[in-house]
Amino acid sequence: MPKKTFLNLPKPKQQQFLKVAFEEFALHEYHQASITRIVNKLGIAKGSIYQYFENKRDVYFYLLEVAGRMRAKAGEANGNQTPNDFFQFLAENFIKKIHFDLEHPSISGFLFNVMQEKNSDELGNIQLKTKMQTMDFVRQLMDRFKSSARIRKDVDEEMISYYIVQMQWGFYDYLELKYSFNFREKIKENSPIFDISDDEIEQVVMRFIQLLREGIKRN
Amino acid sequence: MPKKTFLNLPKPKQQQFLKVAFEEFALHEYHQASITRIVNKLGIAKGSIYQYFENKRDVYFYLLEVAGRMRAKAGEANGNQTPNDFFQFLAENFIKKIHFDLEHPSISGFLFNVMQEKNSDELGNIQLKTKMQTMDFVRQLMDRFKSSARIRKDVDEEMISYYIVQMQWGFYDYLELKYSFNFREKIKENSPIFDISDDEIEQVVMRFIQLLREGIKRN
Amino acid sequence: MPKKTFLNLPKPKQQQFLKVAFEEFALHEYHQASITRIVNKLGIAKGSIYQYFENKRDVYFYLLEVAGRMRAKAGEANGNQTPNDFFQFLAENFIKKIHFDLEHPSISGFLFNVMQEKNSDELGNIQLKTKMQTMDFVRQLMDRFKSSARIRKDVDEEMISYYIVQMQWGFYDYLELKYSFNFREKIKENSPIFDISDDEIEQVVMRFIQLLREGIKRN
Amino acid sequence: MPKKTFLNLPKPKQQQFLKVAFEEFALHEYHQASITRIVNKLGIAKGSIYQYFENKRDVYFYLLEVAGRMRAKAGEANGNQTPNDFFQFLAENFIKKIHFDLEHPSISGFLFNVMQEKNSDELGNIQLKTKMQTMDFVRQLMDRFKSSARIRKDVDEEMISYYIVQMQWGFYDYLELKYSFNFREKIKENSPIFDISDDEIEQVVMRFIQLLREGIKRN
DNA sequence: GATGAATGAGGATTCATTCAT
DNA sequence: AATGAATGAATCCTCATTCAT
Repeated sequence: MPKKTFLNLPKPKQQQFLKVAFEEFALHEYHQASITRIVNKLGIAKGSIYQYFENKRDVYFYLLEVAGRMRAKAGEANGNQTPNDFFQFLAENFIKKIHFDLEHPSISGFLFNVMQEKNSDELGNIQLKTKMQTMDFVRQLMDRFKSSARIRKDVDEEMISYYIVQMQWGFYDYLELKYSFNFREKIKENSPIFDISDDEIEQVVMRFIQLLREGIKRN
Repeated sequence: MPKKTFLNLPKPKQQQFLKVAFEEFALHEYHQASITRIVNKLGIAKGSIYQYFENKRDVYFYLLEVAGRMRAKAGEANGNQTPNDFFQFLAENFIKKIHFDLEHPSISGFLFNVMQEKNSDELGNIQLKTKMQTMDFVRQLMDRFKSSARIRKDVDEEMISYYIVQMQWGFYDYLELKYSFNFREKIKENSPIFDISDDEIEQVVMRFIQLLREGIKRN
Repeated sequence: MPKKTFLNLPKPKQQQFLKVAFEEFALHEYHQASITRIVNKLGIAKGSIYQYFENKRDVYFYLLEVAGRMRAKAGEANGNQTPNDFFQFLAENFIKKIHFDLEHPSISGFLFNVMQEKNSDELGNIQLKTKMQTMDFVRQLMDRFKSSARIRKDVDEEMISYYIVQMQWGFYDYLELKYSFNFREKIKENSPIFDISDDEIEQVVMRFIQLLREGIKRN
Repeated sequence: MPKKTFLNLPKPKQQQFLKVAFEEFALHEYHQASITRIVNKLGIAKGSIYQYFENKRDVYFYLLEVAGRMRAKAGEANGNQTPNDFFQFLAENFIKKIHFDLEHPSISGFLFNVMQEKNSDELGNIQLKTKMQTMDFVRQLMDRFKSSARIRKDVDEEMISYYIVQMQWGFYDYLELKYSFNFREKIKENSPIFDISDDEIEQVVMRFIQLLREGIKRN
């Protein structure tokens, strides 16, 4: 909920603001992120940011809204034919989001940070709230594929959707660990987050989805 | 690596210190946690804490060491008969840890925070280190049960152990969500984390382990 | 190297800042000098000083630059005719500097302290650097008067210039001792350093220069 | 003025105390010197030092008394024949002191620091007091050589004795500058202060004495 | 609408000294 | 006589926010 002043700004200025703010909040968690640094990078006056937003918290939530919307949209666009298998759909949706992340590292990094934010008096349990949004999306998906989804019914939907979301966010952690790189460093250096081929990404995703689908037991 | 001064303290004083420090670091991530607050809660002089420890960082790493050791030990004690099934073992180990977490919410909360700490100059990649320790534990477990574990071989051990660890830590999120309570509030109020029966916990864990084992697809 | 913020300040405010800061650093050596005390005397907020300067060190070096420039300039202005004798010139330059010191006791006191600052990681060997600057000035002077200076050649220039500088700074000690007053007290009370007439000062200086020139032996 | 407790200590313990304390105050000026560090190096309890001395200041003044006495004594011992020329005597006395300094770098370093101590509420103008003691010694010397000293009478004794003392203390500064070494570093490394031959020292001293005697003008 | 100087509570850390044992 | 834990005032520095221009 930015103030009118922000929305009246010429679009390029708004864009520039978002770019810099995303970067700052991708590089640092909420409390460590610095309004001063944002303002300096933008080359605007300290006071200006308080003409645009109520306070730091306000900026943060606005970023969250924008980022969430963008990433969700990126997952949607499904070309012509929609896969008619739930897991297939999930995989594709996931891969699309990963490509979005590659193209928008600081937005993705910001969201990653949100998912690690401790709940506090200032932000509330923002992490859980955000997770629940994604879970809603998953649940709608399960609904959409209904019977064809072939998802076990002996475990409740809530747990399953949570399980899927949790797996997805863990994915980046896993990559950091497996390919020994540092997410935030990459953003700082402005270098591509992964130097992993599309193929490899797809493979890793497919294996993750398989774990999700079939579990870790041997058949 | 506390100083001698701390170790010479009467045990109850040490305990009291740990209690308060764990609480602070459970409620706030490293940078937000306040030495001043700890000292005030303890009713000791600001200088005293620096007689016990080198600095904030030193306190943090000591807490990590203590907490890690305690939680690991809690998972060990296995009564008379050890289950001879990997998943059975995992479930029991997990339930034991959950009980530990219930009894020591602030220790558990602290460890949870460690798992979310960003890589920084001051702490290093402590999150990764800690996660890898837990993964190692899981891997040793898989080794121990060898063939009997019946774990798929088409996905590498690293991914599987990561998957298990990631899912286990997510479990608390899920509980918060399912039983609508706020972890952090509970720590503050020093009230028991769940009013969930042991039975119910066991049921949830078993379902969760099933997901892990068999995946989410219907058979 | 103050920040823009400081340079944008109205001149009187800048002057007031310099006055108070010089006083503090004249009364106390670097480590003992207190930013808090400066800020309190100025009646400004603690944070303000950090809007003006990077840190304590930054303040210190700025003061050094300003003080050095002012005192050097004070020694320059040479009326109409330049004396064509080296020692005459030295005497006049010295007297001018003494008058400057009388008029700016805290600036002079600050410089005096700089000349006593120990080599440290924080400041580097600032004492040596500053002394060498003054020695350079003396050396240029000797050059300028070349043969007419009639300075012994059996002792190297470096030693001679060092000797002059060392003796000049000792001069104040001597005055304190001879006229039994306390430099530091004077700065605190902001009262004129000496109640010595211009004539008397000139006499003492001339005797001093004679010692420098002819040594202490009887002819 | 140490307490009886200190004087009752076995001599070796007293010696050890002096050694460590001199080192600390040679390496750091009064305020920067740390009682804690002394106590740690000695391996005694924090409280003990306060059984021996009133406070830090008390330690400092005791060190000053001891060091002053030792160095003065070192300058005295004059072998069989006393030179009958004032300047000759001065030179020899000075050289003896320098040798003392070489053998007792931390005592000498401590005294050097005293001579740079700003006067403060805590210590008073200790620098000046100490200088005055040495001046007294010089004055007695001038008396002793009376007419044979051949010292100019048109400049008062006070200035002359001050001048001599000031020159002597400046000597170390000069060496530091000329031979580019760092006094305090040498003490820390426990390596010899100079790697300058006795001959070279004597030469430099003689040149300094000549400047003192004959001034810097060419004849 | 923009500016940017001013604010002040808060942070971690240091250290001479005290005092009960 | 020795101990060493406890003290607390003091240090520099940070940063979101305010407000007069």
